[in-house]
Amino acid sequence: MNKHHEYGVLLDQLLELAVLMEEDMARDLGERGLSRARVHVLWLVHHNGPQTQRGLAEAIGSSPRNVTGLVDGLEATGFVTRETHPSDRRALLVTLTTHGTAVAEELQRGHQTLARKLFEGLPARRRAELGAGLAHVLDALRTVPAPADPPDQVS
Amino acid sequence: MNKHHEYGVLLDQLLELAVLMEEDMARDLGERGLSRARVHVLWLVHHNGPQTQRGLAEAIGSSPRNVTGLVDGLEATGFVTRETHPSDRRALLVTLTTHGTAVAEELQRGHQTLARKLFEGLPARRRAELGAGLAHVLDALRTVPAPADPPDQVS
DNA sequence: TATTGTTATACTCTATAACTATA
DNA sequence: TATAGTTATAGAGTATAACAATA
Repeated sequence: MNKHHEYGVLLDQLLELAVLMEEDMARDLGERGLSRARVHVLWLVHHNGPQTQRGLAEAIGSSPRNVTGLVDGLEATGFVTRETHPSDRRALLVTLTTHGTAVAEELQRGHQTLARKLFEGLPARRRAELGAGLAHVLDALRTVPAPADPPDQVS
Repeated sequence: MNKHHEYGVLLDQLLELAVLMEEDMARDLGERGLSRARVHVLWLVHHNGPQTQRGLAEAIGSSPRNVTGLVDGLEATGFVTRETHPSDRRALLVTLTTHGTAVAEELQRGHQTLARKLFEGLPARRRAELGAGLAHVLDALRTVPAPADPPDQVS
């Protein structure tokens, strides 16, 4: 049982965690008629207020065309509306409907419920240790990127 | 600073971790002409040997139609071939090419490299604590599922 | 009759390029 | 001329249904 073996076990735990969390989220979202991509937009508008599609495209690291499609879907299903921009007649402000706001808040509550479920059985000291370990791994992971083609390392 | 706040910080760490690992993998795979879905098939065949598309569909929790598409792509890009089944003339055995095997092994080595990068700076005791914390969270996460519409709880 | 994999069809997400209306 | 958002087009992933060949 050498170090590399131990490392492998830890990495497998992280991978399984990522997969399970992904599945949990997708299930939760699917029940509300949302996808991962659409909820990303919903989340941004909920947290930062009405925004142009341009701004959303930059925030999610995607193209304006893609945002058009996502907002089309969110609009058709009643989560957002496109409002006129007060000073720029080219732009549109993506704005949450009452329903969109309600669902965003529900998702936030679900987030808290999940957090409680995952950590409440863990003693405070164990939680602190876990947090420290995760912080280390996150630091290492943030320095891994930028392999060959750094697209935009701005901001 | 109550418990719920602490929980939230931990969950945010886990979410960021999942996102970063996802991005890291996607980047790595993209450089080799593979996608997440295709590498799943590659991985299954590499680990379990030649398999029918039926078997692959069940293993990835998808439809036979979807596997047809994924194998089409992997075949067109030289990772796998479709071989005749020795005893069932309806079935095909998805089999790795030399190139497919080589790439699968490279991915496995990259996996180990990533594990080393993430954990080597962590003292043994910290690694143990992290592993214990992750085990707890994984246990909790595995019992969260099955909310309303359990598709197939077999095996 | 049941099973393996296909074609047919459709929807979501993503990407690039060309275009319109406005700045 | 540059910017905001669209249409046009394309490809990957996923899903259901109908169908062929074989069991």
